[in-house]
Amino acid sequence: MKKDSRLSSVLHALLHMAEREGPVTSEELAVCMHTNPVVVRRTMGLLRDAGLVVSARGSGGGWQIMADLEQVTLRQLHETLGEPAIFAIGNRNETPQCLVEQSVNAALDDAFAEAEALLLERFSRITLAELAAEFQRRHAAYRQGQA
Amino acid sequence: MKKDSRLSSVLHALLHMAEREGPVTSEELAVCMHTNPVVVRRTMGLLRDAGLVVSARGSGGGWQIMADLEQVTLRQLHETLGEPAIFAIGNRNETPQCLVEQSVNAALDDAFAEAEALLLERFSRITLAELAAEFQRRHAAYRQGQA
DNA sequence: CCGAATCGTAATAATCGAAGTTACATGAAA
DNA sequence: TTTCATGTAACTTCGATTATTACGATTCGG
Repeated sequence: MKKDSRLSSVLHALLHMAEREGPVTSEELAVCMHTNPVVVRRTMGLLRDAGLVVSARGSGGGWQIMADLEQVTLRQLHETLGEPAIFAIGNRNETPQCLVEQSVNAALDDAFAEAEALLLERFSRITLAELAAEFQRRHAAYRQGQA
Repeated sequence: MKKDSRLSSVLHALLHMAEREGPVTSEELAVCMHTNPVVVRRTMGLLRDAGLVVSARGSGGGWQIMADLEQVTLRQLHETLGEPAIFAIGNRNETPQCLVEQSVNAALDDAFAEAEALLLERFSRITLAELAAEFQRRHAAYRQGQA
């Protein structure tokens, strides 16, 4: 199964946008993410529908963050992307007649539900502002190393 | 991403085998799992290589459990299947030059690592014997409901 | 020994969702 | 009105699991 990397993508894009004044075009974001402007629009469009960013057409247009970086969490972004499946492992049949399979499903579902709850809890505690701050630390450390 | 359901499958198969005396053929397992005998052989072959089951060819042949149900954990089975990827969500690029992307990856990797650790910990605490017991409870409750 | 039963395995196709691409319409600004 | 940029539909490509076909290798029974 090919992994869904949209969460990673939008975080990358949002942080770049946060580092810049004024709108950033899909083309610019696409270059920095090594992808295609249409893919950027498709994914960013979901964030726009959720009010997290705005887009402007025409010359001088592009994407800008509307939300407060302190308020936007990874969990919120995950939800905005439509809550894609988190796990690449699952039950063979979600509604089996077989009692054996029902027992197996119940045990696996429990374990996965717990892991998912932990992950979403962590996601809800990480904000864009924190990621931006982490980037600033790395950036400072990098310049230190360069000097 | 299509989910890997082999863990679910082998659990289902192993519990059916545990309920029976003597070998069970790939054909029988395939029927009960709504799949193909070749798929059964392919997956069970991994368990055989790990010594958890044995296979016998020819008339009267089939699959039999060799391991102690009390000792075999879900984690062990997951490992036997080659430790397939647990998550359907991942980083766009695992080794980015971009410091922004590195920061994003670090945060996501941390969260996923923690969730994975929890899941594997739970897997290591669930044995085949416990699943078999859970099935017996469901079976008894079902017969109760029928009577 | 022969033949049916059964596993072993390679090769190939079907499937499913994310990602990439092409094409063109829409709207804003110079 | 030309240019820039998004909006979006349609289609292709890609990656991974699962399904299917085909055939070879063993084992048991008569």
